[in-house]
This record gives sequence, structure tokens and C-alpha cells, in this order.
Amino acid sequence: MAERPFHHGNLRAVLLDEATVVLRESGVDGLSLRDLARRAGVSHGAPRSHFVDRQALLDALAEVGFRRLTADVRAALDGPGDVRARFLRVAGVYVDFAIDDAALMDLMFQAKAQTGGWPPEVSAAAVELFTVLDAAMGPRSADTDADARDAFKMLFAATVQGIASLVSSHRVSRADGDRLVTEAMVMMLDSALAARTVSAG
Amino acid sequence: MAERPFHHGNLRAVLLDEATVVLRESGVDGLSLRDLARRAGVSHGAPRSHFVDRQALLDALAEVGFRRLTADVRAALDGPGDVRARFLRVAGVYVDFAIDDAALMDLMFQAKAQTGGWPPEVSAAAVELFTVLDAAMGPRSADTDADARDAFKMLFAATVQGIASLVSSHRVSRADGDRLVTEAMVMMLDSALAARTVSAG
DNA sequence: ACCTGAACACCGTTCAAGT
DNA sequence: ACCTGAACACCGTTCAAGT
Repeated sequence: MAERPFHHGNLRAVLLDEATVVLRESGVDGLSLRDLARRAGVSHGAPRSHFVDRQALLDALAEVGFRRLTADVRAALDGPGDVRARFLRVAGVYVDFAIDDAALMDLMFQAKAQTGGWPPEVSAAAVELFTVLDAAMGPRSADTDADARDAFKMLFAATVQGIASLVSSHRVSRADGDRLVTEAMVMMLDSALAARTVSAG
Repeated sequence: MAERPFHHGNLRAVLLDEATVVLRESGVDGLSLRDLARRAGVSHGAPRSHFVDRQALLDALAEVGFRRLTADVRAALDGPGDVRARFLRVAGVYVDFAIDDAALMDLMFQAKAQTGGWPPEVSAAAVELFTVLDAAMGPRSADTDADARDAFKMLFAATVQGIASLVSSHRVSRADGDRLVTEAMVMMLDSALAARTVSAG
């Protein structure tokens, strides 16, 4: 049974695993259905049974990406410390993910810009991430301004995304990126806490 | 002479122009040397005389992109107003460029992450942009801390890049993006001016 | 239900040949 | 110096056929 091809019933999972590796090593351009089929030891038409076209594979990759990032953020939220500490950890894991899996990150958010936005499965995974990120800001209360809260969320996302982008494009070193995350978070929290945008609890 | 093919002596420029249009409409994936040749009315091998391979075309596109962005930033610097006004205008044109030509922007900074970094021509055009951006911060003086100045530059770049990224991926509307630019700049300048990072002149 | 293998239209790249 | 056109190896996608 060792010589039995290992793609009996789990070719989809095998293709996704292979794709994850290739994506990290060679970027999206390096992803080819025929190459993945070759790596999995099946014919070039086989992937079609699990992914209608190349885009369907990319969408599936984006979905697992969102799930993994959500898990990372959740882990960063669980733990000791006040708002500052929590935000620093969340920003840290988010930037780390965006740098280590830059191609995947592009895939995840680029799919939304396509015609029709995210397909249902990807959308569900993305919404889950945003829910967790929202929870990171603490409970909504009467003394927090909803607009300011939204503005803070957007600024947080922009800053984190931007720093990751700078590191990915080698415009700043990874160490400088880490320092930037801290500086930016401190600055944002100082400005936001003064305006009671986020809960201090 | 109207029926004379218009590619006598300027095929390179024609190809670059066509490529700019295609890039904006269909992204990098839509760029094909054979298709550009077809549009220009030449054989599929003709582009080879001006671009050794597809990457050489992408590099040339990145170069003209840097030149155009540099011109935009320069124009934003010339004009009335104090540091705040100047920075708001610079951030504005930068974000506009990054949104309207998102694919080109990716190309410009992605080329640096490739093996070997930027080719000489692209590098020269990029350095010119950074020089102009540096000048936007005003003259260096004895009372400005060099480290804080670098940190501010990186934070500026990250914020601007991040906001553009959010708008490009449709995570925030263009209007919200504009608001974010203003808020982020005000916040950064408040924090930086207090530390004398940028010149008030 | 899942996989094979031929077929088709597209690529990038190379290169001898023309002007 | 610049362009043509055949050739090659690679794609994604479709589809009849097998099990």
C-alpha cells in the first residue's frame, strides 16, 4: 500500500498543502495547476475535480490564510496585560503574518477587489477575523464614540498593513519594522485613549 | 505614409504606452509581450529588440512610475502653507497615485524585493523620489534628532502606503481614505513637532 | 465521484533569416 | 539596428473516456 498513490480521497488537501509551500517560495506567479498536479503525482486534469479553475485554488488558499491569521490574533488576545499590551501583541502577530506570508496576504485581500468581491467561504473566514479584531478593542460602552472607534480601527489596519508592506518590499529592515510597530501603537493609543476611543479594561 | 506602421524608431515608447494602459485596466497578469506586440502591429518577436524579457518591460514601467510620482510630489511641495499643509498635500498625491495606479505601485516596490534589488535605472529613479520626500521634511538642523527623523519618515511611508492599500483592496472607501490621511498626518505631526523631528519652517 | 489523456488556444523565449 | 516567423516548452481550460 506504500506504492498506492496517496491521493485517494484527499487530493484536495494535498494540493492545498503543496500550494502553500510553493506560494511562500515562489509567489503567486509560481503557482501552476499543472505543476501542483505533477507534485501530487496525478494527471494535469485531476485538480479540476476539486478546483474549477486556478482562481478557485487561490480562493481556497485565501480562506485557509484567514483562518490561520484569525487563530494567531486570537492567541495574541488571550493573555495578560492591559490594552496596550494586547494591541502590541495583536499588531505583532498581524505584521509577522503579513511579512512571512506576504504573497498569501496579497491573495487574501486582493480577492476582495476582484469583480464580485470575496466568494462566500472566503468572506465568512474574513468576517471572523474582523470580528476577533473588533473584540480586541474591548467592549463598546456609552462613553466611546462610534465614529472615533471606526477611525481607530481603520488607522490600526492601515498602519499595520503599511509597516508590513515596507518590510516586505525591503524598504525598512525587519528590526526597524518591529520598532515601528511599537512606536505607532504607542502613538495611536495615546491619542485614542485621550479621546476614550478604546476601552481601558 | 498613413499606412506606414507607426513603429519606426519609437516602438519602445509605443509598447510602454500600451503597457501603461493595460496595466491600469488588467493588472500585471494582463500584461503580455505578445499582446503588446499585437496592439502595436508588430510581430511577437519585435519587443525583444527593446526589452530582453518580460521583466525588463516591468522594470521600465517601474522607472516611468517613479518619475511620474516624483513629479507629483514635487508639485505638491511647491506651494503655500506651513509644514502641515505641505505634508497633507504630499500624502494626498502619494495616496492618490498608489490608489489610481495600484498595480504600477506594486511593480515599483516589488522589483526591489526580487533577487538583486532594483536594476540601475529604476534605482536611480527611486532614489530621486526619496530625495524629494526627504526635502519635504525641511532642512536638517542641530535640534532635530536624526533617529527620530528616520522614524518619522518610516512612519509616514507606512501610514500612507497602508491607507492606499486599504482603499485599493476596498476595505475602506476612498472618502474614508481621504479622511484617514488627514487624521493620520495631524496625529503624526502633533507627536513629531512636539519632539522637534521636523522643521517648522 | 474521481481521475486520465488528448486537444485547443494562449504564453515567454530563442534564434536564424531578412531589410 | 531592427523586425519577421518558425520552433520549443510551458501554461489554463475543456471534455470525452475510463474506473
